[in-house]
Amino acid sequence: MSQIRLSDQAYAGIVEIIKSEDLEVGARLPSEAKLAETFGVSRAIVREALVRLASDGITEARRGAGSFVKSRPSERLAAFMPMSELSTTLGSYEVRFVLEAEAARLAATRRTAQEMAHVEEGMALLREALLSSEPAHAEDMDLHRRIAAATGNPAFIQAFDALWPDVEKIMRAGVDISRSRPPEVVETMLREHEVIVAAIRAQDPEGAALAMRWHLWEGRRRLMP
Amino acid sequence: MSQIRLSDQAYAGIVEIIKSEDLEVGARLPSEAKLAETFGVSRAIVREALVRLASDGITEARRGAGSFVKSRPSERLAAFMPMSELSTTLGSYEVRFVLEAEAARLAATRRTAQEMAHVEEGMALLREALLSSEPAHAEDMDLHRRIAAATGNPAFIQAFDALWPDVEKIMRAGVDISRSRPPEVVETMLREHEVIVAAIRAQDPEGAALAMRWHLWEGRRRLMP
DNA sequence: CGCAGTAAACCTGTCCAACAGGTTCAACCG
DNA sequence: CGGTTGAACCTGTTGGACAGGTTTACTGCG
Repeated sequence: MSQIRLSDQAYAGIVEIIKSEDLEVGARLPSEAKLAETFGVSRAIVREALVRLASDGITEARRGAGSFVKSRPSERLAAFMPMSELSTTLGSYEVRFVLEAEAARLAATRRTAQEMAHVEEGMALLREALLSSEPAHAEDMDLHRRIAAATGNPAFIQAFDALWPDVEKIMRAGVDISRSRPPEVVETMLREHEVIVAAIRAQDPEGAALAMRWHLWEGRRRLMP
Repeated sequence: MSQIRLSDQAYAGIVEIIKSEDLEVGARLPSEAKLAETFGVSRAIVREALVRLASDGITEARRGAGSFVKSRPSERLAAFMPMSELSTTLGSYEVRFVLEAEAARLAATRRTAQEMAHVEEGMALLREALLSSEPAHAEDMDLHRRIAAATGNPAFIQAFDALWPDVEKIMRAGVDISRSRPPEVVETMLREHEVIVAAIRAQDPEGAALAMRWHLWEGRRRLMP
């Protein structure tokens, strides 16, 4: 389903370099040619990754000089950072907190049988993806989107879709896709989603809203240890 | 300062094509080669733009098939809307209820002086427009948007912008422009907004959230008695 | 005439070699 | 010692090339 492009790996690889080599803000990255050689890909691929990194506000390229760290992925996640400097990506969690919690509540209140089946299907897909140790971002989003759809209110899907690209960015930046997740993390993520789905199935509005809030809170905590 | 790269122009150009040619979600974009020829740049530049477009959730590339519109930038769903028009538009109020109430709360909590001035300015513009007996939808939206901006969290503005086209539609549909509003309605709308702004000024989070909820509740009641 | 199968045309993903023009830094000259 | 210059290095961009997936249209068979 989600085909992995080399530039995705390069993106993750560069983020990994910034983190592992502990490059400070303003530090210079290896040149495009060196990165290409390191990852065993062409310079064009590295460039596509760098363009996205720059568009995500993580790096900055200066012609003739090189690419530089603009803000470290982990630091943008810091809770104490003033909101004015907070990236759109992290801020999106703040919106999801109220938006998706309300969606879960409404979904539990007035879901139809068909919508419930749709949610269950999304849960099954996520379970499968998580257990296969693949990066399950797409399936994760899909389940959340199905829950938003179960409110029967298209406006929720619209607001959700407007937010998701940013959520995805932070996921890509924060998660090392090269390393497989430990089993207990997979199980935790599964259980969190299952509790939400169960509450919607049982038509328990407060339970669904609480479970969703808890899941988002834990998710954000996972991204900034 | 910020040097303009060709890929930035290509990015803007592709967005322009989606808007001007009115490409629906799922529609296919011209091929990379054609886009390159159109913009007078190389295919690599177009690719860098497309990679960013995809990362922003606007397009989606399928190998061998082409690139497709995934969601239309900003004015999603603005022009053409499915049948369930009324329910969609009214449904947006449900989202605004949680979204804007939270925005008002956060704005009251952590607004800067500059953001507050921005909000006051929006209030002044709305007051002027309302007293001149013109339909003040644009000014109304503008004030709400400034409040969302005062959270310091760009994600709120994004979610807000995704919703607004629907809200505007129902406003236009529900209000009879030919008849001028009675003075007491104008005064009520002014007072509701002023209470919200005052609470944000006083840095009273709960008051701001409550006032916003009340305003939205009344607004919906005004539209469908 | 209808349909299945296949081949051609087209498309994205990736690589390579090359050049233009900006930046850095150290050696050299006054 | 200070300033200038030049070489080395870097990003920005190009054109061509090939692999492999998708779409389309045509061909030949039933």
